[in-house]
Amino acid sequence: MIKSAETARERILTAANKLFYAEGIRAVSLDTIAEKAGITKKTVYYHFKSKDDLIEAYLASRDQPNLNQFRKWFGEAEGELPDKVQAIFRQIAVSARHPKWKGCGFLRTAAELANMPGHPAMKVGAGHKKKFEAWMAEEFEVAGIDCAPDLARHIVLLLDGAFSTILVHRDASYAEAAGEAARALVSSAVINQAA
Amino acid sequence: MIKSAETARERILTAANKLFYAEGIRAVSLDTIAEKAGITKKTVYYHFKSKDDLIEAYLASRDQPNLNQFRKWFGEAEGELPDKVQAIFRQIAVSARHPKWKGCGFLRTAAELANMPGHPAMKVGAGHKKKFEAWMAEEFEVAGIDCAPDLARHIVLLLDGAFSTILVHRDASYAEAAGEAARALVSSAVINQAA
DNA sequence: AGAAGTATACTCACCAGTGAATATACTTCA
DNA sequence: TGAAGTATATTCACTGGTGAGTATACTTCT
Repeated sequence: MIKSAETARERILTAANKLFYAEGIRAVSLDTIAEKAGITKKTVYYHFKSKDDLIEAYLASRDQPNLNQFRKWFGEAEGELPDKVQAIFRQIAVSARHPKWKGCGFLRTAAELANMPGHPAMKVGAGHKKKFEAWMAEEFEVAGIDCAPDLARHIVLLLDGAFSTILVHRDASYAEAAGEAARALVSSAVINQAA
Repeated sequence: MIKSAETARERILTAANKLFYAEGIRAVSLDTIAEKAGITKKTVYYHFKSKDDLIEAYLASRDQPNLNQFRKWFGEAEGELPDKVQAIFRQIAVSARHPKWKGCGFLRTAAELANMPGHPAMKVGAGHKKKFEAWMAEEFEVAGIDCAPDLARHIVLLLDGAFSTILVHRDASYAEAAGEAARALVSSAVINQAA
């Protein structure tokens, strides 16, 4: 029956999500994932062609949820455009203070797979980041800001910088610093627009 | 004899540098490193307590050379303070266009070891990044800029953001975008200082 | 001789992936 | 309708290979 098949596949994906994110791609074996999912490794191979295939599926499963999270933080924030952008960074700081936080799964996977630039998971990761950047650019465009794509890229750089530095220092306040910088850049763009 | 001991140790470290950077920490075995260094694995274990110990030594060996590289780029750049900061990002863009470029070794190692926050290599990596930040802050301080530490942190965020996004997209132009943002932040700080 | 350094040859655990068999449910046709 | 056949989903047990780390012995230099 289709229902139960999807349940098994989802259990694998859920286990992969937790383990890959918590421990890293290469640190986690399919045996471990299978065990956590409560099934046999062969079943993993029934649903996924290979470990690489599962890695790709893991990232793909995070694409929309992550983007929606950012959209929500941005959309629900009070204030003007700079405040709304800053809010994203503030929320990241909050998340990063949770003990289970281990950075951005996309970035960490990219770091681990840096020696395999053509890896399908890398494409998913790059696509995810591009979507975020495009969304930011669109928000800036709608707000009537000049050079919206440039500003969006600057925000992306601060965002990924925040993910990276927080991980290195285990200090979530870097997200707040990034939020200040982002706010300054957006504010300055808003002023230019008015001129 | 000390001389030959250091020679063997250095050969190990050289091999570890190349392989860890090119392939990643967990993707490279000590067998591979020993082979590349032209010695046996046992000799590796004579000079290094464990793989973790070698990972730490690998990062430690990159600390000063990397910092010196940044100092050189900054020091030799023409122009005012914003130009000098921007020059660092321009040079990173140049480096990142080389096919062997695989991001920042410190950041990638931190990503791989995210599940081991107390790992000695993580401390070395965090220390390295702190040194960069402190150096930047000092340069800003000397230039008489207000809130020099804050600005330095913003530059660090853009720098590590550049490393990360270039790696994800395989597009060195992100470094140039980061350089523009950095320039804008420094310029704006210089103006405030004048006021 | 003896200490430092290196090599041979090994252990034990784990890992990605597979072969063969089985259970379950859906389809087809007499 | 119900038996036979087929696709889906799953398990157990395994393989070839590699991983970190080690016991022991040989070499070389002082």
